[in-house]
Amino acid sequence: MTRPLKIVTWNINSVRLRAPNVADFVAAEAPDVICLQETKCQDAEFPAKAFKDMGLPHLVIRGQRGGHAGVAIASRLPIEEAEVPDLCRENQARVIAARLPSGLEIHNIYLPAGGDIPDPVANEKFAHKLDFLDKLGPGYKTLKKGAKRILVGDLNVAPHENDVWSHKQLLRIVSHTPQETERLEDSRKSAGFSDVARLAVSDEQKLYTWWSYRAADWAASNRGRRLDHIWANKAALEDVKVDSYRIHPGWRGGWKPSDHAPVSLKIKV
DNA sequence: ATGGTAGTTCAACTA
Repeated sequence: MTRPLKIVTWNINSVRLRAPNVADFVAAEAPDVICLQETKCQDAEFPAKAFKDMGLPHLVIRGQRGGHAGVAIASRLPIEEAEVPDLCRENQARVIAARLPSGLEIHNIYLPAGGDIPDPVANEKFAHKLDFLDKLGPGYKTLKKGAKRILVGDLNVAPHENDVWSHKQLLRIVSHTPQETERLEDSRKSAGFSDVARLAVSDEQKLYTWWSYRAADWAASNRGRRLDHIWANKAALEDVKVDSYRIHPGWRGGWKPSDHAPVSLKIKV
């Protein structure tokens, strides 16, 4: 009986600036695979040596010019890049996937934030977000059936009432509008994924993975949202240790923190 | 109703 694989998703908001935060987290939590979003780093500038020194030398990365977006997967075990559906009409660096030696696929997504105005006519970024959400379910339905598949990332949508600090006050705020939450849940279900957080934790319990930088005291005000997700398809779910699901809010604090906390899950391999 | 912070790249954009 080998020990289960520990998988992490974390919007790191610049991997070059926060490589030390990642190294501290890896030393404390010993993940086997870490999926990062908002690396804000072109591939040639990715701090590969820092990840090698952390014991996560195997990389699948996709960055872009301009200091925005970017996704990366770093692994203790060898990984190969896996096929992903075409979800981003702007062709930004938002989707990447890796296949582990066991055949388990890990898909890592940074979904567009969508700007401030929740109107696809007035706000092109919101239109792009809705288009991405519409493509998500059909895209994953086209991938090869039978593979064990985990999908993680910053999906920039808080789907449940208790995924935000105030359902009522956030209904017209981008990330919690019905336009987004209905699309996210429709896409998730149609592609056969389960939302592992809500298998692990009752719907009645508040769950947050992100707290704004703009609060005077993020922990005291605790106006969070659950934007970061771990999904498992039916084939993978039998290997998922649901009770191992954790949000690590301590990493929202400390030295130059990301505005997102890391989220982890153990999976038998 | 507004403005509050952070990162990248270098005045403005994204979040």
